[in-house]
Amino acid sequence: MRQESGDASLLRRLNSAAILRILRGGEVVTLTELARAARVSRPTAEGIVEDLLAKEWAEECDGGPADRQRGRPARRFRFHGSAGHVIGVDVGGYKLLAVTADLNGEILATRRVAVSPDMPQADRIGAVAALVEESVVDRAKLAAVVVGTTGVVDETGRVVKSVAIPEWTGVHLQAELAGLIPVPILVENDMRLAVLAEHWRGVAAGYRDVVYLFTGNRIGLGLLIGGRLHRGSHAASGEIGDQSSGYRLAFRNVIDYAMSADPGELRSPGRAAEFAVGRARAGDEAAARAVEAFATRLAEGLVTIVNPLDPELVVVGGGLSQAGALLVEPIQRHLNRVTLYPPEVVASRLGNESVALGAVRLALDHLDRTLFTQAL
Amino acid sequence: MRQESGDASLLRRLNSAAILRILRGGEVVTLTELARAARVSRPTAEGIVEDLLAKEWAEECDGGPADRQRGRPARRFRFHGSAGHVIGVDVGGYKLLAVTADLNGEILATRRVAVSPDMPQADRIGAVAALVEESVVDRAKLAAVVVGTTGVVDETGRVVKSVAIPEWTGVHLQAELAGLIPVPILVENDMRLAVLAEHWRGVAAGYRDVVYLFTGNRIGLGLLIGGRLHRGSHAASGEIGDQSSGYRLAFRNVIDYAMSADPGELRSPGRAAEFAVGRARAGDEAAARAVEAFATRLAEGLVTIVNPLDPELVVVGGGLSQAGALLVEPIQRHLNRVTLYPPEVVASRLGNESVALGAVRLALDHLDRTLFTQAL
DNA sequence: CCTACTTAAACAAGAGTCTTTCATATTTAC
DNA sequence: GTAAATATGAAAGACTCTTGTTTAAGTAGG
Repeated sequence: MRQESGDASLLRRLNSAAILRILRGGEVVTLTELARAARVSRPTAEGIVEDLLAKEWAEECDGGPADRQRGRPARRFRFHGSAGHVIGVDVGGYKLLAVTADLNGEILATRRVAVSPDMPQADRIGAVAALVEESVVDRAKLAAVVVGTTGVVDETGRVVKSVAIPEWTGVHLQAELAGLIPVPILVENDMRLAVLAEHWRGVAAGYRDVVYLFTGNRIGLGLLIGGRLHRGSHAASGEIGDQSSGYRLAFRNVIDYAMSADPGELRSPGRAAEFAVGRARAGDEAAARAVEAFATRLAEGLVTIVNPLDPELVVVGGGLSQAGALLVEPIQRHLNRVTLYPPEVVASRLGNESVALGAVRLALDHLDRTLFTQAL
Repeated sequence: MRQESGDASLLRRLNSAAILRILRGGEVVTLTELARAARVSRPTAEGIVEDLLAKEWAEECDGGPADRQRGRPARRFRFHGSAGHVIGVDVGGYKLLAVTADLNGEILATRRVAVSPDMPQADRIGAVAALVEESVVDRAKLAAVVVGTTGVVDETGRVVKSVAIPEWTGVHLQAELAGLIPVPILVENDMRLAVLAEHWRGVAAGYRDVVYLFTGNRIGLGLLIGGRLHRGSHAASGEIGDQSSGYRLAFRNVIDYAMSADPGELRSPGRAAEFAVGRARAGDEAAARAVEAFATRLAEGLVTIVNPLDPELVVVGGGLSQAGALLVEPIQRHLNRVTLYPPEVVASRLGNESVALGAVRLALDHLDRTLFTQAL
């Protein structure tokens, strides 16, 4: 339970947090603007900024000759984004992806490594650790690392269960990495990071209730409810791939199509779907029917969650989101037909970086909650 | 966006709110206990209690001879529950139910009126208004009225759509009642009030993620997510009765049984289910099978929401919840078999007062948010 | 080049709240 | 009756905020 009372210093913490939040927006601001935005007096804003400068969380910068007005020039400040950086990692079956960003969320680097789903556990951990090591810009300034992975991840950072990467089940990823790098490390389910990314820089920006449907080799859900990430009581929220037969059956159509159109090749469900999408794009009628049937099956599964939750938006992400309208339109049509209040359906535009990007966002959120709130 | 900064007076408001929240717990407390619990100094607690006494939100009371210890006796205080009262109303198809409670949540009176689903709109409004009028204890002390009704209720208090009471669609219940009674009036969907009641005084007390399944003549869901009531973007959360064929089909088994066992009578789905439950209790094998099939169908529908949401608890409420284990056990079995992390399944014990009770709780919550926070 | 104007910064004074500390009051236990 | 325990009440001191005044640093125009 949060402490709701406090002494005089609480006031300073509150006001500091308000100022900091404005700076975290990324703009260059003057003291007067800051004071007005935070609804405090100028001397107060000044004192707080002084503190932040001393802590090196803010920096003074000249506004450039562009915004010279009459009168004495204002001192200008901004969040000291380069004071630190974070690393967001996406651990997938076939690839590892690390995105390094500064505290303003500016991407500094992106690294990708190909791996195999049946890689031994120790090797995969080693590969993740090596990728993180490579991505470090400055050891002293690394502030947090967030790793997104498939499967159920408990609050201690253990992968309790992973269907997509069987070898991965049981690994205590947080502990493994914490031994190597002395910064806060968080492990989170990849679906949830993806929906976070969409809410940050994707198609879900500004929405509060969002259902994120991942479609690739597997099917998964990520839920944003009331503007907050939903984790569930066992952090198992969104685990629908295994049992829920509707989603599994969805692939049947595209697999059948791929088998009949190109019997020579054996494809995973995701590859079969990609194949069918490609052919449909090229004008193949049978492929188009198979993709439409696939999309409709997905939509039928979505109805059971859309009706109870009543979200504003459904985001289709994952490898198959590049199918775009081919996938989105049949889903939208079905929801329009069947649900009382159909949400908008859109395809993700973040591509395959969404999980790593969401990991960066979670790292920044974590810093906001801990460092920037408790240490004021 | 909430204001996160403030001047010195904010501190007092914060601390007052902390003290008030403790008093709202209902206990009789001394100043020292209050100061310790709210983590403020004794003089601060004293000053705040003085304010609250002046506003008549708190009252001094002697502790009785029971708790005489050594030392100078402490002054004792409690929330002034009788300073006001609220009314919670359940508008159903067949009955209206009003519960009057004081600000401590103590029930003062309960009133019930039988109505008919095809009652004209105006008559029903009149009946609700009359029931509220009757339930008023002291006009000057009535603090809020909350009405729970079936159907989709928008944020202005209009019944946008009601399936169970067709005549009810489109009525602006909030406006109709606001003209009659000069206190805050809120209208809310009945499922959501029911889950609120379970969380307050029912089987869901202490849980944060709860799925409430209403079973009676209709099927509905109420969701508590992260300790908060989920409304959805169109306030349509939980509207699954119409289209979601799984739930509709659930009644098929009990209706078939009722038709075959007692062909003379035509029963609504809910009555058929009640009939089957009664016979199953009496030892009828066919009835038991029908009820079990009914429960399993419900569970199959629940799976599609339990898997994505990962709740801790499923509460079965509504008229059929009196079936108890007959309904709960097959549902629990099915969820255990099919879901990764099966939630606990329990039957409501609040009976048919849960909606009105939840309405009382919402009224009290509303007062906490408005009066007791903004007017400090 | 100098003056007037505009805007920001720096400083000082005053008010509100909280905490700590000390003296006083009231009751029980022995 | 005295000592111990607990509560009350008042005073002093610290922290933060706000308002108001003065000083500083530029631009605009003659």
